[in-house]
Amino acid sequence: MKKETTVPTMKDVAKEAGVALGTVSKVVNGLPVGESYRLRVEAAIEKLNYQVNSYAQGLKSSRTYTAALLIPNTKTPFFSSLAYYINLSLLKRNYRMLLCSTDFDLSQEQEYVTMAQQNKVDGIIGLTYNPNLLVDEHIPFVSIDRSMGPNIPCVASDNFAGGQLAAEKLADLGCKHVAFLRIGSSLSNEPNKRKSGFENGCLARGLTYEMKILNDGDSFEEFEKFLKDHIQNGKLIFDGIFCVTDNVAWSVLKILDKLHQQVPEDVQVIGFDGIRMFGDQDYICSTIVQPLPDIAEMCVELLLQENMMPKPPLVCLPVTYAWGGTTRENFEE
Amino acid sequence: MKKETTVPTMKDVAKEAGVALGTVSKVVNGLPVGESYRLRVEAAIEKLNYQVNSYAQGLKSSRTYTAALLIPNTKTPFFSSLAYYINLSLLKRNYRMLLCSTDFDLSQEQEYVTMAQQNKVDGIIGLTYNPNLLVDEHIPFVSIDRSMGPNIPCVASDNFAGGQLAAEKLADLGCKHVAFLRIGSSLSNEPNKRKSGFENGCLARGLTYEMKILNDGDSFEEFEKFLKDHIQNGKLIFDGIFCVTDNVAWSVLKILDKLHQQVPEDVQVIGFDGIRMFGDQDYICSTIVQPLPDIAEMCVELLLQENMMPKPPLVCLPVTYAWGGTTRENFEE
DNA sequence: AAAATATCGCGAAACGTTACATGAAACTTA
DNA sequence: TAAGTTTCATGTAACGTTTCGCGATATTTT
Repeated sequence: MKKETTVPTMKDVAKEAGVALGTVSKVVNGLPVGESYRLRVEAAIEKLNYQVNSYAQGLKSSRTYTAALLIPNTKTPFFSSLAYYINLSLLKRNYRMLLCSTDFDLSQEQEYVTMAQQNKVDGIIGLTYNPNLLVDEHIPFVSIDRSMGPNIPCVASDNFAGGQLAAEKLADLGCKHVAFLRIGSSLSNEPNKRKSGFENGCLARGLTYEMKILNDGDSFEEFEKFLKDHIQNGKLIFDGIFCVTDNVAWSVLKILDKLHQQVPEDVQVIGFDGIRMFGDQDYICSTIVQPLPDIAEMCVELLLQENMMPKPPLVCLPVTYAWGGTTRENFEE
Repeated sequence: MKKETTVPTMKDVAKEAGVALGTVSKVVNGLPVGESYRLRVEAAIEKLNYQVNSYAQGLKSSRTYTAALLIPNTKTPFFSSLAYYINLSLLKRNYRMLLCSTDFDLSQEQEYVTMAQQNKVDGIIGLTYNPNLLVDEHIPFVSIDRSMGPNIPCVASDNFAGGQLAAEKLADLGCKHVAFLRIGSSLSNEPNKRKSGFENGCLARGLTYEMKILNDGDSFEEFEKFLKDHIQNGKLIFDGIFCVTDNVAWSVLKILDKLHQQVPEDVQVIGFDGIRMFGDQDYICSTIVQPLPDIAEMCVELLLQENMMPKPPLVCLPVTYAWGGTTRENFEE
């Protein structure tokens, strides 16, 4: 009746089955073992309700089958969907996910990296903002949306193409003079390329445009001022607006409503990200959709690839346009 | 120049500092050590850039400072916010979070529990649907929204009070005949109490009501049929609708729009959960708000409490009403 | 100043695995 | 049938910590 409350170990199983420790290990790991031995061990495992101790395995083999995901939070739709798909991709490879919410706090990002290293994760996927994040050489790291250094691959949407696509769509839908609303970022990250893509697209299609950038600390009210300043005779001078994110687009839609501008009749709005209501229902606006499942899969793929093939410094994945009610469905003159 | 690429261990630090292994351990864990020793060890740690190996610690001490969170997914606003706050509460206590997305799959829930047990997590918080989930006696478990057994505490919003509050609000806002739209659940979980709370509230305030329950497999179109069937002379016979979740409310709002019913002028709508746009902006509808931060804190509190105080079988936390544009702001006759 | 006591670093054992060398049995070969 | 070969379970040594009894100093007591 002693050690009744103890969790059974391989040793217990070995004793129960009357075999050596190593034999149990082999059975557990599916290595070749004599039929009779295997049956006895399996019976003992069943009887004692034995479960391997991943911590002992991890210590011995220094393979933990765990990856850490660093994102600002899980509340915001974009990040939470990303987390969802990355978890899915990890799970497919039998990996567990340690979730690290950094809340956009640069020092917390660093703390989490340190924690992850101590926790001997097999790799880290990070959507981070700390430009001089210290990551151990020995631990694989894949970055999302930000190039971090020569040996760290970066996965992102094709933001340039996305910006271009937005411009083309607006042109296709009959726009002539459009606005680009974005949030300032000191960081040189991939999403910044939406700007040049959009400019490029406008140029190619003969669209004229104006741009409003929010500075650090500015609230969305700056957008309201900007738009108000561009109303003549009760009518907005823009017939199209490209917003750098769906989040911005959402605010802009509310502002346009306040300013009595009809969407999409008076002005058409395109966002970026592909946020859906409740994560999987209707798009909240017409938008350039980021391929989150592909981004997730690519991150995990790059993180865990066994062969020592050189990892590409940047992978851009194709975006698509989705109608979400804030643009015309088709253009008719 | 040998073992250049190896991660330094305590042994290396001990050698570097010229002290014993145990001394390094004490320094690392903040246990009392002679000043001169401590300085030497700290210098060595700094020099070698040493970091503890949590897996070795976990194996030795069988304390991993890790908790698993089982939720259906992180895409849906309610779950992703929950994950966010639970992560916050865990972090406060220096715990890491293993995220387990079950996708409403009962067998996957079980697999994750097994995985968590093998991973020697210190506890599991679960919002699960498997009625006979097998959880090891030795591992603390806290359930959200579902009572799972005598020794497993359940944390939930005060769903009964929430239903009641919804009825009272509708009454306060001038409603006379209302509808309650819900999704069927074979499970006897806490959210089911929204029904009895609502009925109770209607009774107390003299509201008459009709109820529509979606069966398994039914789509939201059933709600559309139901509402269409209750239109007389182009006018819905309900002046208020209580939806069992904000998700249902959102669908209903779209249906009402299609049926040319004005919200909140013709009919007022109240949802349940407190979902906000982009996780922290405007409520998507008038709603009964679940206190997610408190629920998270309570779960973690119960999970990690050291003293062997008996854990309460059920903790219900107070809900609040929030205006979200789908009810009148005030009632004026 | 010698004995008794307190202080605190030392070294070994243990946590639950995996991997590898060992050797005993079962085969093949001539 | 004896020698050579293969097969495969065994036992032991790690992995990097923590813990704990031991004993060497340093401190107090008479």
